[in-house]
Amino acid sequence: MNKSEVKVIGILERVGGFASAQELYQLLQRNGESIGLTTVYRALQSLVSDKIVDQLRRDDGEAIYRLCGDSHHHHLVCKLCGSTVEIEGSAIERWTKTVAEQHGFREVGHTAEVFGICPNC
Amino acid sequence: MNKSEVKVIGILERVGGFASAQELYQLLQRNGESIGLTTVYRALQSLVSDKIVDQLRRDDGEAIYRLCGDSHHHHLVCKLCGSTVEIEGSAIERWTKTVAEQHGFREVGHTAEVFGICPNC
DNA sequence: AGCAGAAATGAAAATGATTTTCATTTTCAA
DNA sequence: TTGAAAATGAAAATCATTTTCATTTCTGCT
Ligand SMILES: [Zn+2]
Ligand SMILES: [Zn+2]
Ligand SMILES: [Zn+2]
Ligand SMILES: [Zn+2]
Repeated sequence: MNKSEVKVIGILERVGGFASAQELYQLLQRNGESIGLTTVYRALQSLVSDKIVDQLRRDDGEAIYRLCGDSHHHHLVCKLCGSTVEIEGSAIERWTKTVAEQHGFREVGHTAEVFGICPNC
Repeated sequence: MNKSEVKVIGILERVGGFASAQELYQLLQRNGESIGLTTVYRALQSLVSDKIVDQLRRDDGEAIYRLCGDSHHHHLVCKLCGSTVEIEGSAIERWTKTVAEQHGFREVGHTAEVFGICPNC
């Protein structure tokens, strides 16, 4: 966890939701932080692979990031405004386990995202 | 529905699943079809807005397309050798629907991938 | 402190998917 | 037939992201 990663976590905390790398870079600039765009990308990559940050995609394909809580969860994301609800998934947890065992797979993980249009949109 | 859109639908039928615009373009070329990359993109846009084709995103952000009505399924992928099993997911289908409705979301879709280590590895 | 190697940094260039431009060709109804 | 509208595609532009690479900063050791 280096200096840049701390800066990126800090700005993600202030954002409180999803933001793209480009947006985070601009926010950092406005805050007077000295950090390059390349470094923002590298910090985000590192934080994602450490599971400190969630990465998903806007409809236009741009990657967006946000701080992830430590407990395992999934997301319910609005296709229009991007608002997100963290959801528990005991049903899906059981399903992945079952289906993997049926096929003899071990060390099983999974990804799952639910998306739709939220009540506000 | 113009000539190009028919060609794109044709190649999507032969693919039988998801493919990117670039991949579809190359397949059309190999089939001797005369069609430009720009036109492939335009045909896909049009088909997506007519709800004839589904568009989603690969993890790297590249858009992928498939004919609507290809049967819905998920994948169980080996982390080591990449071998893939197509799986049915009635449990996860129900779960996504329930969880989305609880939060007032409509027009709900989802993605789900299960990964692990296959029996051969 | 002084030094060497490792890690981090960021500007600039490269990459690659997708979109835009624009001149040309095709379609089609009057 | 004719002229406007739609379709086409090559080339250029766009834009997020990655790569390169020279420079700077950090870290552990004497
Ligand atoms: Zn919304
Ligand atoms: Zn889960
Ligand atoms: Zn395997
Ligand atoms: Zn499903």
